[in-house]
Amino acid sequence: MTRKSGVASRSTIRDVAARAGVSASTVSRVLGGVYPVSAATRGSVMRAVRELDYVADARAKAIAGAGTPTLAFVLEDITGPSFAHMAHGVEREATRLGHLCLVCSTEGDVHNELEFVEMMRSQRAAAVILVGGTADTPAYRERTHRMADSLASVGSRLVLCGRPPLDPGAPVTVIEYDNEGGAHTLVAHVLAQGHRRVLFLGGRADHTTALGRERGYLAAHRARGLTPDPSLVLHGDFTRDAGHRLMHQALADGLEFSAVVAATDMVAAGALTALHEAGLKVPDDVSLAGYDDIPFARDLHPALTTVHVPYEELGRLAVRTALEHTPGAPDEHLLLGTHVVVRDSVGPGAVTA
Amino acid sequence: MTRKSGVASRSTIRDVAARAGVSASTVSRVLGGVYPVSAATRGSVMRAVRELDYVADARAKAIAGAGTPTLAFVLEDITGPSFAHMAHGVEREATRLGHLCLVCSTEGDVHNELEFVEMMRSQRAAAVILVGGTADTPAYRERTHRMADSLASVGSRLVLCGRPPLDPGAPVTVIEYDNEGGAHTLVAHVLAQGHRRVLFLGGRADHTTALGRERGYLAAHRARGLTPDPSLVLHGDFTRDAGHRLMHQALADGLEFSAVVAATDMVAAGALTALHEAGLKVPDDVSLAGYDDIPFARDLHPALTTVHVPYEELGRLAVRTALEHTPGAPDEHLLLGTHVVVRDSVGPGAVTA
DNA sequence: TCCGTCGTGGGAACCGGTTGCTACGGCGTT
DNA sequence: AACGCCGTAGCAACCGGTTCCCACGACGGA
Repeated sequence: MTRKSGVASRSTIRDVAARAGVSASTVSRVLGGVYPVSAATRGSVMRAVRELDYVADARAKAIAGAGTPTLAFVLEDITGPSFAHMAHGVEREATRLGHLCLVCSTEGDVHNELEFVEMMRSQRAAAVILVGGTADTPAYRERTHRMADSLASVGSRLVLCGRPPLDPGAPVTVIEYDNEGGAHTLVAHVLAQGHRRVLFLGGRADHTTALGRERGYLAAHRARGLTPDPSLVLHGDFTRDAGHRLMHQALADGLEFSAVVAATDMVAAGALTALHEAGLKVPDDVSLAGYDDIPFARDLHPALTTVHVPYEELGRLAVRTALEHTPGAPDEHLLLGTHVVVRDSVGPGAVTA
Repeated sequence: MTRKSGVASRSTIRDVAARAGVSASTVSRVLGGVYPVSAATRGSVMRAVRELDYVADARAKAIAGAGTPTLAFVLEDITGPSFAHMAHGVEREATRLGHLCLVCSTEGDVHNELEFVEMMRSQRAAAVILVGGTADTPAYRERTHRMADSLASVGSRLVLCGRPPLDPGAPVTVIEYDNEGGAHTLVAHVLAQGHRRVLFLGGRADHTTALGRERGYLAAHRARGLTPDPSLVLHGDFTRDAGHRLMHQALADGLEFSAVVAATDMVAAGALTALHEAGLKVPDDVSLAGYDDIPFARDLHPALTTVHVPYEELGRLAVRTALEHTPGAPDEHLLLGTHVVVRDSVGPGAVTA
């Protein structure tokens, strides 16, 4: 079996041209495909290409106007199952549409985010997709508006995906999913089972995703004429460890409740084992619900009642919408629905509370 | 609050130069940072840069020799928890080392893989990391060897991560983790509990990761002087659905066994619910173990005994090793160890079988 | 006072492609 | 037989940067 020489030659289009005995433009045209070239010429060019194992430098093509467009995806941590599903949707749709896909995880650091976005601006990425909730402060809006503007100024487009929208006027595409509505429906379901003291295991207190779900929790109570005990909402973050720790603490503190709604399936998972460790049965002793419907939810024991979020679709939609956007057209703002998936982890609660 | 004009201007270095009243080379030098430039000149250039909101085109820089290097990460599906952790490690280390990180999921299609690698070659990616087991056929070796050569010819480097190594001579960096050893230790642990008929819920029959674990399963038996019943190894794939379906089927078929070892925690999760659905208690009626130690493993009930694989470290190591490789230096081949994590899902089995 | 040197900035070539415009040769018409 | 057209290939400009090499002015030392 013969191989090409192992030399890192990095041959250029002119090398190919020389070898084929034609000019560089001809090689470019043969490779480009559309321009009329005689069969003989095409043949010798293709042979030279093969012999040299030549590929055109994509950066050079890009700068000259041809070249593969790119799109960037920025999230806090790709390790979370819901983020991973969004990432998958983004990546699939991007390659379907012939785009390359750059990724960056910020670890929640604003500085990283800024830096990466600037880099994407210099890469002339077709779109930059920012994913996941965050604190919705004036500083956030100001900073993000500025990012949107500066991306727009190089022909790129900012997409906010499950992240707080900006003031109107910012050149931005927003794709959200209904945190409040989903949580409302879910908690209504729990309340309908007769539970009256339901613990809410939330995310960080200022995180919009967590906050939306918390609002739904509150709204569901009010809709039933109930006023929830403020001491029943606990804040942490979105990991299973936080869920475990919070649940453990709540139990140790002697908090009274007959059901717990977690801001996330991950949190619910941690909470569930804390419950088990305390010798409590779910749903007999206490009911439990999550949010996200990650694949694992149905393998918890009992299978977790949760609300389904179409994460992969969200990712697909984000890239499609962004890429279809024509400059000057109105800014899109989509809101995707969710639905609750009833499984086995919430049971009836004593209506007398 | 005033904003820059919304016009997509895409200003060039010459625009900046004109505005600052200097030449393009000077702009390049002040932005470059090292070349001596007078404070006054630097000032006016910086002001022009700010006013125009200029960023140098990264592609142009790249072609001129400066520019941010890039590295690519190719996997089958980023949705799997272990892959996601590797991706995280890769991404972290890449950005730590100042590299951009491109991602592509192949959906298991060889054609996608080939196409993407060719694209990375044209991008002049510093390294291309191929992740995850696959069928180790002559075609695979031939094809992958060719990829390695053609990447090397443009100064890039192929990394095989948890993927079968090639014949010596291929310019490739290999990072593996010990599937056989981990499975051996795990199964030995199960056998030591007295189990004699242990079901192996494997991945695809030709998949190297699955195969390695299966070999460990076999070896552990032989090391104890046992010859496992071939009908006890079942093949599927690495999803929780496969685990669920296989387990369900095994039960329906009346297969006899007192323990099951799954090729993956995901598979174990599916198997666990199938066991529960059949009214079987784990570990009282049947023991269960997994592989990978994904975060969720400890939230299954009972908490899953499994083998820990340092996925994130694997990813980090892949990029570090690849990037440190100097052309001509010998090819690296690393093998990472694993260790079993004993939790609650395997209990004693009747020694009389 | 004159000269050498250092500090700065500009011109132009180059990185590796694409593409508009032009030139050339062969063919079919009239 | 002459004219013109069409198909094909090359030249050169351009994309947006970087950097080598050189020139110019000011300053200090002899």
